[in-house]
Amino acid sequence: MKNPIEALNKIFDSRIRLGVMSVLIVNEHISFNELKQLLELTDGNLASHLSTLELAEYIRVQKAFIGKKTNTTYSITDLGKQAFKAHLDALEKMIKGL
Amino acid sequence: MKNPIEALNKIFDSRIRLGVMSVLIVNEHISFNELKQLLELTDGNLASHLSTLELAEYIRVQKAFIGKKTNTTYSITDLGKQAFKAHLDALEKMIKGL
DNA sequence: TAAAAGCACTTTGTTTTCCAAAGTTATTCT
DNA sequence: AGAATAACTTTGGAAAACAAAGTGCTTTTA
Repeated sequence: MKNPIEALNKIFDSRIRLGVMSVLIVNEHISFNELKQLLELTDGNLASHLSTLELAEYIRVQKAFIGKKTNTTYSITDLGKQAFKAHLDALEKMIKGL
Repeated sequence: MKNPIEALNKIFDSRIRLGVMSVLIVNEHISFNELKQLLELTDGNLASHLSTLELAEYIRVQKAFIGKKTNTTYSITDLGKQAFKAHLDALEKMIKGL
């Protein structure tokens, strides 16, 4: 038997980062505030998890202007999609026993 | 939309505890050493995760004797099975977007 | 127009979690 | 008797999570 947990992605150990990714798989774009309200997080906490995902290049930030007001949205990258899928595959394999 | 992460079980945030549970879903009994080798963990690390699972009553310990030598095995409880399934359901719902 | 509020952060500091290494007790192998 | 193995517990340090407060900019409200 092979170690079943080594294929899991450490970045997705966190429920919050997992939540962000699954929101972004379904929604092309989402704003900081929407995420914050949806996941019921404080600003700092969300921001730090987002920056972890950004650093891994799993998500991307868009800073657009609506008039003069900035509107920040996040979206998933191809790498992010790939990594997330791989993680889910690994999870499934682990659960099904190999 | 509802917060997708609140239904996730915090105990299963840990890859190691997740791994233990998925091993125990498939195998009726498993020994400390088998788990240690399979998951490639140090004694202390494994023991502490096991005690977290035991405290939650998700797993049970059996201390049997083979001759005079103790043989410790772990197995999943009904509560553990239930909690694990609920967690997997919550995961699936989250990923599929509600 | 001055004050209050919202957005998207960053900084600070505390608490929690994780984990390796060493120590422990009991048994078994050499 | 001495070394090794099993199954832990204890210790201590590093990393992660988190809340709260602070920041700079903009917009809304009084």
